Amino acid sequence: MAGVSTATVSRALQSPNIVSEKTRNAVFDAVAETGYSVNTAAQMLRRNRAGTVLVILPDIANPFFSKILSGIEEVATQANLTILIGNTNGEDERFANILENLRNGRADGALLLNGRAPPADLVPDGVPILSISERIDSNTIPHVGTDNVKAAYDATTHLLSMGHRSIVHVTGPQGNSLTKDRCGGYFAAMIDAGLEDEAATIAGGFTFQDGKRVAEILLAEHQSSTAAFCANDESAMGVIRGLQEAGVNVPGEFSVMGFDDVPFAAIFQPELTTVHQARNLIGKRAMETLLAMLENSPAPTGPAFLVHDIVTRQSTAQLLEPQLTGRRIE
Amino acid sequence: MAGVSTATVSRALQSPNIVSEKTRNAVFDAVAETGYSVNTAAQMLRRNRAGTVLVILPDIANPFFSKILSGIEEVATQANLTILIGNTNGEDERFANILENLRNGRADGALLLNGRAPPADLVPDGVPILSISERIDSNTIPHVGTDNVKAAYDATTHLLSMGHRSIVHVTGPQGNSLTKDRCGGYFAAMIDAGLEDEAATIAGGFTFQDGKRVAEILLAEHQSSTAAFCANDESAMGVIRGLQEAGVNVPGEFSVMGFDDVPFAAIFQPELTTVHQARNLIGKRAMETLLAMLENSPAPTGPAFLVHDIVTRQSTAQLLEPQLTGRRIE
DNA sequence: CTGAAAGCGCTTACAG
DNA sequence: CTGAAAGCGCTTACAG
Repeated sequence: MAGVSTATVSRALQSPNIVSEKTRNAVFDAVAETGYSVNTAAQMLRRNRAGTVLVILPDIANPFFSKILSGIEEVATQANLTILIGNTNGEDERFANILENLRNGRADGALLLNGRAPPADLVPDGVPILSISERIDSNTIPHVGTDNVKAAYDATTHLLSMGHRSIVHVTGPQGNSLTKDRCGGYFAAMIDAGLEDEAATIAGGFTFQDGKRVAEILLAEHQSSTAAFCANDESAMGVIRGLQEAGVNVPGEFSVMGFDDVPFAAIFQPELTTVHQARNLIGKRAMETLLAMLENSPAPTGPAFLVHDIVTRQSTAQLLEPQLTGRRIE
Repeated sequence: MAGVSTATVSRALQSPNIVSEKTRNAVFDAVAETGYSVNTAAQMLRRNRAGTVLVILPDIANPFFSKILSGIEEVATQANLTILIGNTNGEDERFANILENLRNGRADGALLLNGRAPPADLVPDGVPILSISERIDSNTIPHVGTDNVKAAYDATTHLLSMGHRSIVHVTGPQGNSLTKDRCGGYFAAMIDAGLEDEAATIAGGFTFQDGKRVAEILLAEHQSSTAAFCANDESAMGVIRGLQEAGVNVPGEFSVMGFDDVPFAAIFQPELTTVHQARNLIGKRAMETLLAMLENSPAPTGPAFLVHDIVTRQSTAQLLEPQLTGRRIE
């Protein structure tokens, strides 16, 4: 030791400015020499704070989440908070087990990316939680994400502006709030354009295979349509591939739009026209919001929506003649 | 309380079989009723164990790592261990800050996916660490991953078996152990085939853009070559796209192989022939090994290599005539 | 099989 | 500005 009490060491380390300069230096020197590091467990116990936030997601390996995660991580690191990952794998039991970390004090708050409301009794009073990306149908949990209704409205409007009228919406999986919101935005745009009679959906999903399956339905049952707006990029790519395999030229004969703007959307051929979600920013904003909640700032009311963009690439084209005729756009 | 001491509650919860059945039930009932949960901080402090492993990676958002991460997570969850993520972003300072978690007791051991040796003084004695995927040049740190030398040898041999002789190797980024190993395997295969004079490399990288850049070099300086083996899938896709844009048919006129087998390799056109790495398994095996080390089992000696496979898809074809003529394989 | 007691390493009113 | 002391909530020899 450096000739002072443990109390003073603690003070020198936690609030350097309340001890004398001499003491401070002595302590810092001793720390440097011994390689001392505060014991986090004791600190947590004493402070009744873990300095950790729980991030709950359905699938870590899904790049969509990991990009958001990296935004979360950036802000957390700056705030000197640690991140605890919980992978639910879509299972309620694992979800419940993960939430246990809130009760046992391993985490001070949680960020929910899995779109499910946590059973109320598993979240201790006063522990802040926040949903990200996928809304939770509950007006008590703050939310950060894209305005999916508006983004889907904008995407549909984009196809409309290219002259398409018979636009099919390929939905996401059932029961997902993203599916609902994007579907709602699509219908709103069609109705506003006076095209409610043309509006049609095909039940899809979020995978490439879902898209390929949908392509067959599109070919069999929607011969008069000239464009599809898909609930995400992967399914859009599946639709395009399925169409191509059946000899349909995209966008020459049929336009397809996705949603998300995953990195691969720009590499796929044709490069995918899609809705860009600022995933890194969503993560950052969410973490900043949770940080504020942890510091007892008033909880934000209503969802915080981040800006989205329509990214026009090659999979959509102007509709020149009434049906099945488009031309590649540059 | 349920009429017993805290000592007995602790015993009932931690080692149910050393207390009487009556006591055990009373405790469990009380726990269920009150929603009691042990305080992790106190437990950590008392046991001198965090029940957490630190996972250090250069970029969480990279799907390559997140797949390994999900394997790690599976095993950790089963073992009732928690995962703490550290994102180095390739910065030594962040790396050092993250390693602090080993000294302050927040984590009991670490899994290194970032390919850098930790400064020795930052890893307390007796704390187990393990490198994954990217070897660390040090014989003191156990390793789990793919045998990159052998896998590259096999990949090159695969092209050789298709009749190619003038095969170029597109390397990964400089200074990376994966780059070295894959390059070494390539040369070994060329030498074993008596083709050391044909062996040639182009300095590449791990991104799509790197691949596109390499395609130009390939066209300008390697006109007699008929195939390329790239250090990873992304760069292989970049090479293919660059070649296609210059009017070269892949695999009709030129074959390209990648490495990794990322999900997109099967969606890209042409579907990519590549080396499959069992990333989930690598994560699982690594976590299992660390688990054993944490339980004081003897540390494994030498690297543990997992099986890889050559996945033949559409980007490679049999070489029929000496040069620039291939035929698509089915 | 169970309880009383000590102690893990911090932080923070409380004095001075 | 600093020290002595209490206490955060557990676990585990030690008795019995």
